[in-house]
Amino acid sequence: MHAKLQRRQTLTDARRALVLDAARTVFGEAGIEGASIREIAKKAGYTPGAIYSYFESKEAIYAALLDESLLRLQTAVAEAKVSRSRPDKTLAAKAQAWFDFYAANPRDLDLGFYLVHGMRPRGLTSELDHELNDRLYDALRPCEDALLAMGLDAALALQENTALFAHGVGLLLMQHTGRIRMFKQSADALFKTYLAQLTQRSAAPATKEDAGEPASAGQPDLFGGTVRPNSTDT
Amino acid sequence: MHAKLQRRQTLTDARRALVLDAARTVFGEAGIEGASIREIAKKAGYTPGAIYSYFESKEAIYAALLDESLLRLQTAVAEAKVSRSRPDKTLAAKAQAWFDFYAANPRDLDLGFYLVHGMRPRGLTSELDHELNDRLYDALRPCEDALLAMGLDAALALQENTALFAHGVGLLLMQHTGRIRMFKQSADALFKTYLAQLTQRSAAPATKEDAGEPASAGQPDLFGGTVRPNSTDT
Amino acid sequence: MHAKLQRRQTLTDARRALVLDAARTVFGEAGIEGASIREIAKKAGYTPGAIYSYFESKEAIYAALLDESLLRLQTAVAEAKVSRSRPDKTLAAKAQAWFDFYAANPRDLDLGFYLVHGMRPRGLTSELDHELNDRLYDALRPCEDALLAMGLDAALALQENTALFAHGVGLLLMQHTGRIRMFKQSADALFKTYLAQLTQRSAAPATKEDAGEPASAGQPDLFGGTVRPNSTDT
Amino acid sequence: MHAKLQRRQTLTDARRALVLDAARTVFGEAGIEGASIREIAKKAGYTPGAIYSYFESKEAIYAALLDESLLRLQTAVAEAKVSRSRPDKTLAAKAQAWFDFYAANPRDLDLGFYLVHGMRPRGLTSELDHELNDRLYDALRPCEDALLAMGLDAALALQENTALFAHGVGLLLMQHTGRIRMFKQSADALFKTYLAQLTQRSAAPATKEDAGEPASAGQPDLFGGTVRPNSTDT
DNA sequence: AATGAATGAGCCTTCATTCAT
DNA sequence: CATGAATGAAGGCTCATTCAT
Repeated sequence: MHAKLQRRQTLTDARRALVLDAARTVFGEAGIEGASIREIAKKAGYTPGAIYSYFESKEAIYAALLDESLLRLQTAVAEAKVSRSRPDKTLAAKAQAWFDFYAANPRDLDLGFYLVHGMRPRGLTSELDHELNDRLYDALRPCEDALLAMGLDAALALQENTALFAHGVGLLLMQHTGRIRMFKQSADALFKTYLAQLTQRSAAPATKEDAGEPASAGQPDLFGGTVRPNSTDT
Repeated sequence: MHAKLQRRQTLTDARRALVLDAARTVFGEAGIEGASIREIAKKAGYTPGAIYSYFESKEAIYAALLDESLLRLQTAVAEAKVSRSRPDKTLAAKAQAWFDFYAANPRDLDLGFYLVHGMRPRGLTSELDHELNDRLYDALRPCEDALLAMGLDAALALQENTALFAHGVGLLLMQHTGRIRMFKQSADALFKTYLAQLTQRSAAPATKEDAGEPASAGQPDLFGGTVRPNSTDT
Repeated sequence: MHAKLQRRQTLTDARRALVLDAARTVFGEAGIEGASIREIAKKAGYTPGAIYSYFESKEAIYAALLDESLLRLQTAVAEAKVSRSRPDKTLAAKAQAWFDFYAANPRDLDLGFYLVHGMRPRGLTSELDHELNDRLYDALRPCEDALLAMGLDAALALQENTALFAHGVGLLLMQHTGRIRMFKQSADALFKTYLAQLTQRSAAPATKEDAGEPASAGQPDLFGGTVRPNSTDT
Repeated sequence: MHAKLQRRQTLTDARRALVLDAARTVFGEAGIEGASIREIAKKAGYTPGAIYSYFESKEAIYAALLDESLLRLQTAVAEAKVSRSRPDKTLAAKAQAWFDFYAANPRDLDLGFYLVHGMRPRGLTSELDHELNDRLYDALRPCEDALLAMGLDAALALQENTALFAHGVGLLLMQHTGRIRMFKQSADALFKTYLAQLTQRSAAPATKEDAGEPASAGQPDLFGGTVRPNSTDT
């Protein structure tokens, strides 16, 4: 009796996954607003009504999709190669991991920033939203850990991680919407540049002793000058 | 005779503006996909059909909205204070101008990045899209000019401007969608930090002779704790 | 299991037929352009959306209507009595069959000649049009066969069949639009006259040997006054 | 004062004609159901409202269009060459005139058979319809006169004229709707054949004395046999 | 005579969702 | 579980016509 229930559950889960796969496909083809339950059902080999056996509503599908998306993101970042001796390399690898993930799966980025906009979530906003934020935070934590390992204090690591994520997201958004062609730039190249600056900047304190050292001053970096710790002017 | 025509034109323009206002409102409330001609008409005190006296289609409304949005953006940037002697201050002022504009008017940002998603403009996609990019580029040009004035070569100025815009957009997106609260950061503070880094980095070559200057050397860098623009947390 | 499916299919077919009936009625009352999905749905006891469970589009309804119309036409012609020994009588019976069909069902004639005007079938114009022509051709083939049996060669049989159909259609059109009352004639009588002429004309070669036969020679021809089928004025 | 009024009337008529021209064009391009007041107005250089200065309603425009169409038809037939000595040639010329007119102007045929169908004439049906029939009758009268001149009695002339018109209309309808391609025939050729038969048939009584004459018997006509007066079989 | 804004009714179609089976 | 018919609301848009100016 118990085994039976379990088997049933497994089956249900499998079918649910099937619907989710279909949803991902449709959503990838038609966009987040263009996707319809009908289409998802058809792609999944079901009739519309059947979908409601697995999901309460259309929004629930998206929530599940996002959930799973964040899981994949987390995995991608987690699997990125760690360099024990060089935390800056670790950072680069981890950051590039999430950047590549979203570059390859634009719809997942849409998903992540979606629920807020067009949907009228049915009572699940708040909890869901917090949960989502937590999941995203978790996924990106390896980057923060790397920053800590590089010597930044907690507050600064948080700050840099946030800025890094924002930077990448901004670049991806511009790329996906075609707004970056305006400047004829490559999102990926710009991201790598930002990363390079960040690691260099963050590495600086560790090499404080060689401040003003010619090797650093004389070597024109990407920007035509040494990347230097900044001073405030606000 | 002439005056009559003019008065009529004025009236027409006013009514068109009225529709546009209604559209902006509805769009602000319901999102870009949720906004409907019916709702816009109601808000404007019209029947749906009347809208078509002023706009050819729903997309035309958005196009007009975006057009006007970019105009306001351009104006905002153009009006930002210029410092003749300090191009870095000019850059900061100009960049902050567009950032503040989009921070204060989140829907305008949505608008700018919209066409990609749901809109199926009637045959004018390509031209429109190019025009949009040009308009945006024009609006941001003062930043690029400032970068040039700071001594960057053309390619670098373009690159930095792109990166700067992407950074700001990323921060704003996270803020608007609530994804930034996750890190308990302020988008504005982070933007200011990025700006400060940028101006310093870019200013470096020009002030090479004063490298090692106490103001710079003695001052603990961003990661040392002195720079804390993000303490301005809103 | 099987029976259940079958019953369901039967039900579906019945409902589809119901919609088609409603469509036929509405279309009969409002004309082909005046008929609306709303009206059809109302007449069928449905909401507009429900119609789309049975038909893909408005045009699909018309296509189905026409399909079925041609089927009925074909049946009507096929069922007309054949005279083994007298192909001319067969021709008369077959031709009268389609004429009567369209005389009794004016809207079916409209239907058959419709697609040209208002319809913008969804990409299937060409195929559909060819198919329609084929169906019509099939329905009328018994007439052509009779003409062949009467001794006409293939080309001539085709020609006469075309002319015959055109004649009848012209008469029916005038009758349906009230344009024939102008001449105070009966479409049916005129059709019978044409048929009589055709059979006689075509029979002539075959009966050449009995030329001058009293039945033929002594009888005053159509223009002499004997033939007065049009006195049957309706 | 009088001259002034007259001039004004002339102007009005001219402008009315202008609208009518536009209507004809639009209607020719978009078909009878696809034509809109808006489009007509635009083509005429007016705004929609202005149209109502010249015509009470959309239907009134069509009525005027048809009116004028019948006038042109009448002219076309009237101008066809008359053969004093050969009424059969006159008939052929006159009949070919209206056939050619409608072959060249398919929309005029639509017009003639339209009002009955889709429009809900506003109170003008009956009178208008009668008037239309009268106008059409008048236009075709030359054919009937020719038939009379050929020796047919009044009733027969009427009958033959009706049948002739129906035949031509049927052929044209099939041609316009593409239904004739099915038989790969030319409407014009078939019409000429019908005409030839008609003139020969009708000429027969006059040449009764030469019945069975070799010239006639030996000459295989279009149908592979002598065209002969028909006998009844109804 | 002409404008052109506005109406109101209508068009076809799509959709998320429900529910009897 | 799954079906698929059905709903009800909404979507963008078109049109003949009216009317103040």
